Amino acid sequence: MRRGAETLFFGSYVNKIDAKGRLATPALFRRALDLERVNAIYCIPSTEEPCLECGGVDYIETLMASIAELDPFSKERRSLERTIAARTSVVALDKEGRVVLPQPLRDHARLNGEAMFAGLGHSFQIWNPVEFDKVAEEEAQIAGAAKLSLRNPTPSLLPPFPSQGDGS
Amino acid sequence: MRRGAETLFFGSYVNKIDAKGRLATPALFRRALDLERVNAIYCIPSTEEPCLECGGVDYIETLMASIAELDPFSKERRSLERTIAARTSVVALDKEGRVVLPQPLRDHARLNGEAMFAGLGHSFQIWNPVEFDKVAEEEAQIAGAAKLSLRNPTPSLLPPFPSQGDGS
DNA sequence: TGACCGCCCATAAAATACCATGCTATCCCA
DNA sequence: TGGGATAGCATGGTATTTTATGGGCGGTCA
Repeated sequence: MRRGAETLFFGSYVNKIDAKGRLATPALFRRALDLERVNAIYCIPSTEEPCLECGGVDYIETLMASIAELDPFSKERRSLERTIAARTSVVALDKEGRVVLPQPLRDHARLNGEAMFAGLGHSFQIWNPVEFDKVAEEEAQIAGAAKLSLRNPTPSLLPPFPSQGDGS
Repeated sequence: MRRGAETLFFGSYVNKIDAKGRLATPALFRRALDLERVNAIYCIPSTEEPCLECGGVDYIETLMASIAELDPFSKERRSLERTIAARTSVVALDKEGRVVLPQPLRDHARLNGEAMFAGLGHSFQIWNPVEFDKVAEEEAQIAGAAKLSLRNPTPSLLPPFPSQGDGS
């Protein structure tokens, strides 16, 4: 099963969007994706920020699984299913590893000439580099403070990764 | 599991950066890294100092795991993920154990002709030797005071400490 | 018909694998 | 104990592969 840090998204990369709207996904991200299983990335427009929340099959499966933990007919579950499942785009990669983002997604992230991939571990985001810089500073402040409150991880959960606990 | 002192980073070493930007990682550090699993080191530009925080897979996994203990959608967690995961570079080693640091990292640590590896136990740092000397003195003072607050480790968490047959 | 999509191929630059050299410390055996 | 063989390491150069990016062409669908 794919679980170690070698399957995580790290680093950030800025790539160009060509005249046909194509955008190369960084090579390291492609390796982290399970493209054998599904040759696509899953993109969800962020509700808080002008960016896209993205990941591979694992990512969307984990997300849907955590929603499925809620009571079947609860209001929360229904809204989550609608806002997430309905707004998610499945974007296929071509042979060179490029994606063509649908227009609504490009609009949401305010993309024009180029796009930035920002690794978040189990997922990644796509930003307009300019917009990203705007939030980066404030971001660093919050992180700087939060860092001080980090604790050592629960030993029994280490390694591999704690978050996804399926296995069935 | 890899947990003993033979997997820790000790000592400091100064190596040259050649014309192609290649930099040999000290042989002792290479042994401490789990290169079988991932043939790379993970480098994060320090937020406080002109140096790079580095380690192997274990290091980054532990770091990500402690972030994952925070509430999934808290501002703190999101900020940490972005400032850490997105700023982390995965730097592969060549067959001779050398790395090529990406330009942004070299800029951050103000590296030019040579680089210094400083062991920190479970991780290590990369410095411009000149910059390191600047902070070394001040550092020694803080450490002197901090030493007084050290306690004995919890016995159950104590790694098996093999006597390093360093007899010479 | 015209925008769009999936597919193919081309290319320059950058990243990486491969091979070579001198130096040093270590080992081994006389 | 000494000295030659040896192995490991930092370092240097060259060849090969990836990768990002560009464009062409036929089919499809409104």
